Amino acid sequence: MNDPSVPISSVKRSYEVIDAIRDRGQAGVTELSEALERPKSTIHNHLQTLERLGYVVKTNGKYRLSTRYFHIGRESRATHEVFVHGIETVKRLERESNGHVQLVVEENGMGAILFATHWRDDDYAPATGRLSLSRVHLHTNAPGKAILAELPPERRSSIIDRYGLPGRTEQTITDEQALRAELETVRTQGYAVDRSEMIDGSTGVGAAITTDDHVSGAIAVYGPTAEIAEEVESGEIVSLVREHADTIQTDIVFGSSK
Amino acid sequence: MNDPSVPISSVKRSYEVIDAIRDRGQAGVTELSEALERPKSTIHNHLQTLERLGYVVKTNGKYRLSTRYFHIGRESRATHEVFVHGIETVKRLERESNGHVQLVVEENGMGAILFATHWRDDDYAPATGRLSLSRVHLHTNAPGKAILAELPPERRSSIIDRYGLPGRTEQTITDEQALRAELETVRTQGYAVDRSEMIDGSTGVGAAITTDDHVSGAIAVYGPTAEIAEEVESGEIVSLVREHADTIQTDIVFGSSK
DNA sequence: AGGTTTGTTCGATAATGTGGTACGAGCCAG
DNA sequence: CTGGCTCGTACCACATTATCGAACAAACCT
Repeated sequence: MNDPSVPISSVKRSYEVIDAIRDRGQAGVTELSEALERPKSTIHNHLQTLERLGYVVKTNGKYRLSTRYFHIGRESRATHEVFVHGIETVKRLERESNGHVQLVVEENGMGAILFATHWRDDDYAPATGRLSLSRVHLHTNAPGKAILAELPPERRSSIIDRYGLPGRTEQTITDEQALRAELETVRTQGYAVDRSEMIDGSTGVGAAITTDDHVSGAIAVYGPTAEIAEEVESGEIVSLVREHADTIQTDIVFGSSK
Repeated sequence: MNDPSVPISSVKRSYEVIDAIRDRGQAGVTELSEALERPKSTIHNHLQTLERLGYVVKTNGKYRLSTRYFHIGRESRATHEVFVHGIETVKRLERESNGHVQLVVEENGMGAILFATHWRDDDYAPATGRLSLSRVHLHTNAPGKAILAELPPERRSSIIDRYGLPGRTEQTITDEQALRAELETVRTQGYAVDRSEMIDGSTGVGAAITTDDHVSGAIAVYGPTAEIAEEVESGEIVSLVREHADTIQTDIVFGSSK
């Protein structure tokens, strides 16, 4: 009944409630109580707390998440220098490459997408697996490998130890030796290529953005293999991505483009 | 030391930590400990909990909010039918009106902005006052008044009782009788006008979006008074706003435009 | 290297979150 | 309109658990 994985269990409880609401879009006390296997009174306590704090809203009997998460998220995204200084360059890269461009940072050993040109304002990841596509394993995709290659060796190892190398497609690199070799290549050539390792039929090129000897993130261009494979192998997209990564790097250091 | 305003105080504590980090962008244990006037060990407990849960990230000694808030926020925003069915119409309205367009919902008696065309991806509300411009009093602006006018009388009264009628500019309606008269006008004519009531020099027109006898939100067009006052008084913008609100209404009911 | 500041660990106490039960309001069907 | 049901909410005793102080360790800057 006690969970030593987290110091303050009631906070964990609270986020479990948040997650359960998230899964359903909106939900009632009894529904959540059954889903989380806790007494109604406990759930009610949490809901009331979250409501008073303004993180949950009750609309005609059902509870739903308030817009506060969105506003906090918008704010906190802007604390990433790579986002603030890179967003315009990323949008430019989309226009010049005709691919899907994304801006990624490393977070607790996983890749977190800060911005993606393929995002629609009204799309909604239908809650299949809590972390769906917002957090991805670094070794499974181009920007992730680019980041991994630039990380200090001990961090790289600890990440591999922590998460292992789960596969996503047949092409995903799941062997540690193979990955280390690949990362060495990535590091020397300054970019990473993903050939259906993340998603079947999707090819992408990623490049890390490093400042002061520390990785602030990575950008990538993805597209259907059939459409962009040639441009990738010819080096056309590679140099485009690398150039834009360099632009962001200097914009961070010298503080321009803002 | 005990705070009866919220059932579960440790959850409140936790969000205080979140808020404090938010204020600073990133912060250390000691810094937060002093700001919140709690022992370092307590803060550390909370930070560790939040980190394990993935809501906070430690980067070179400093803690910052993770991207999870952003991803949760993006998801939860899409649970609002008025957002999903209205976003395209809102963007169209911007192009047709050349003003700043916003999409607002009511949340706990306050107005919460779901989308605004004047938002930049890289802007960052510099944390002046926790709720800065993401949550506004309904009586101080056009979309707010439009919502207030359509709310059931008892809800309207309870909101006024709860928050009062604080002024923002010289023009803000702070007298309850005056407000009730104004809202009656708004309700009958189907739109609300804000003449420097929210921001000096800014004029705006708002219209509520109602479905099934319940207000799902409101849209508004704002602009510098000098530029758009004429179009507002001539009714040009008014009908534009009202028409687009109607479009969203029918799109919600019949499920199109998605 | 010394001193200062920081992040982290540990343990006892008292506060507090938990969950059973009970109340009341809302809903649907008859 | 009334019965029966389900849902949301309030209460309270107990035991869990968050808190806090102090002491440790690690990093930083003279």
